[in-house]
Amino acid sequence: MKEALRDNLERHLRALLDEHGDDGALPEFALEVPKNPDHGDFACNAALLLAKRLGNPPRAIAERLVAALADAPDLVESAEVAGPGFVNIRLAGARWHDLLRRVLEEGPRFGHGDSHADLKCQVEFVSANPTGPLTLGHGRQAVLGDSIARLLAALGAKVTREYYFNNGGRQMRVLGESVRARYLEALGRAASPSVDVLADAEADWPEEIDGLPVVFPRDGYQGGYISDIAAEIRGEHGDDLPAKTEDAIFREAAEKTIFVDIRKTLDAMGIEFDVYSNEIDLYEEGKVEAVLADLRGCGLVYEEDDAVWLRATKLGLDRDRVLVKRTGEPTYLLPDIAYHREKFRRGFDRVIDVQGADHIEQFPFVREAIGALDCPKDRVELVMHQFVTLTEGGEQLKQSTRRANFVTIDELLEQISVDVFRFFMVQRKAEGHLDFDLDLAKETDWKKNPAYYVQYAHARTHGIERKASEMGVPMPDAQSVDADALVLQEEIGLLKKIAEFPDVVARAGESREPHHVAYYARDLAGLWNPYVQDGNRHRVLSDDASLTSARLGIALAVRTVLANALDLLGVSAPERM
RNA sequence: GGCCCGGUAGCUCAGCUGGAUAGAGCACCAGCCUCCGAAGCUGGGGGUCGCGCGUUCGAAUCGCGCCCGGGUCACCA
Repeated sequence: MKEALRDNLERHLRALLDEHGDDGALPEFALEVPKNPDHGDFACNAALLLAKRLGNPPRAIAERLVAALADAPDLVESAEVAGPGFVNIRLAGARWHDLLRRVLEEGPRFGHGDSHADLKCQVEFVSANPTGPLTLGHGRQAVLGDSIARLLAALGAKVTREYYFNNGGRQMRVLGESVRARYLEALGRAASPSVDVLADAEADWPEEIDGLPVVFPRDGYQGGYISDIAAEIRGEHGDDLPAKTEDAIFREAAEKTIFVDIRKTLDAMGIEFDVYSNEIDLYEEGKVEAVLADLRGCGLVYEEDDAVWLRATKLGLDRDRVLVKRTGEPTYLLPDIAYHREKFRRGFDRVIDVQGADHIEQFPFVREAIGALDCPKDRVELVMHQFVTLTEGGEQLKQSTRRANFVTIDELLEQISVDVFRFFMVQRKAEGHLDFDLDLAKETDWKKNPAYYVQYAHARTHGIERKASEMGVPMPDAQSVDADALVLQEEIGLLKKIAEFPDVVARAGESREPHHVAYYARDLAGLWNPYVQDGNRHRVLSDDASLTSARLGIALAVRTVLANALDLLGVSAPERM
């Protein structure tokens, strides 16, 4: 119906332009639902946009549009000029009838669109290296990336969720050395640096303590899980493993164990990846070497100070970057470029990288480098998100990854449900800091906790259906649903809100901003809960059969939309709570 | 210092490719109710949209300058 109205308006605007001998393009006018219901169902700003172009006052143009709209009485009930030149439009009666029928007909597909139909999209997210448990920041990224993937799928895309991790570089070596140190310490063959020394990067680092050597690396991983892994290795391989640094057994065991835990955590969050890829595979397949050769072929590579550099300044960036270190070991940038080129070779039309704010510096280098290698660089997008802080009892807990005092997702999920976790994590727009209010997350009062508030609104529709069933009242379906009896202001408000859902999904998906869906769901629940609660004035189940049927219809529509919205966020829609 | 993100009600935050009187939740105040599903409903107070200038019919939204907070500027990932 909105589409029909837009078509109609465009036709009139075309005629108006032709009349002025203007064969230019139609203006991109807005057709939006006004905040104030007195302003009608839709407001159009086309007259304001055309005032200068046509040399007429906006209100005069608006008058012409209003007159022209009279040609479609079954679509437009009334139209009037308002304010500086808006055209406020009220739709003709049968509109809500069609809406309810459509919602019930489309069910789980209601709200979905086709703007990404047939597009192969890859969403790369989490991508945490297996050096420790997933923390809050990863959790935000996991939920954000998964919701974006769900939105893209709802817009018709064929989506691949991918997790890429670095397992080849120095960081993994440090991890192995950390485990080895804990192993030797447990055997009494090495000494552990004191907590104070570990915590202070400036502190003097002892060579030995009480005659035992200190083997723990200066920048080692300090978390307690390192000792656990060391203990596992001891259980499996005994006490006689060589103390050599180069021994890969510690690194490999650590990677394997930690990765198993990461996957468990992902699973607990309800997140499933289609593809896991890693750095070492890229080396083994020769992709890294190949990309270096190709960059060299483009004249973008040079040697200096025994290192191999990318001439990024030639690509419009502010400095050059090292691709291969003096030690002969590549930096992360090189395999990253190789990886991103592979993404396009694998046939993706859109590549979306979800990354934390600490990684954004890297992105332009990767994008420009693959652009130079003839990849469509404008089809790589970066979705950046800021960090997460945790607030409990009014205290903000600082997250420090280096030190061992971070809060893990596992720890959080022991205290709150996944649904609450996920809802809270996508509530805020990604570019902003996220203050995770643990007190509110733990709140079980459905009225206060926004996640429960939405879920409860959904569960309520089932409660009403159960009650109807007890009373022997049938539920309407798409054929029988009839909105004519819905005349209360609250009911029209609900219908209007429901009608907005497809636009919300389209906008959230196209802008990669799932938080819009969370806000929308909260808003719809905020209309539905009071409506049901205020049963004295408008009970769903009454003696009036047609009114009851209409209200059951709206209950089903609310249920459908809430369920669809929650699904886009990966949050469950319970039938009872 | 350069670059990126943020600054909107007491708190946490929405606000679309500029639109009409800037919104929500929590907290606070007052009245009503105990109802299909549970401490609920209705109304109210509370704002220099960080500051200034500019762009125009119109700016929280766009541009420029500054202030404050966070991030980042490695041969770390």
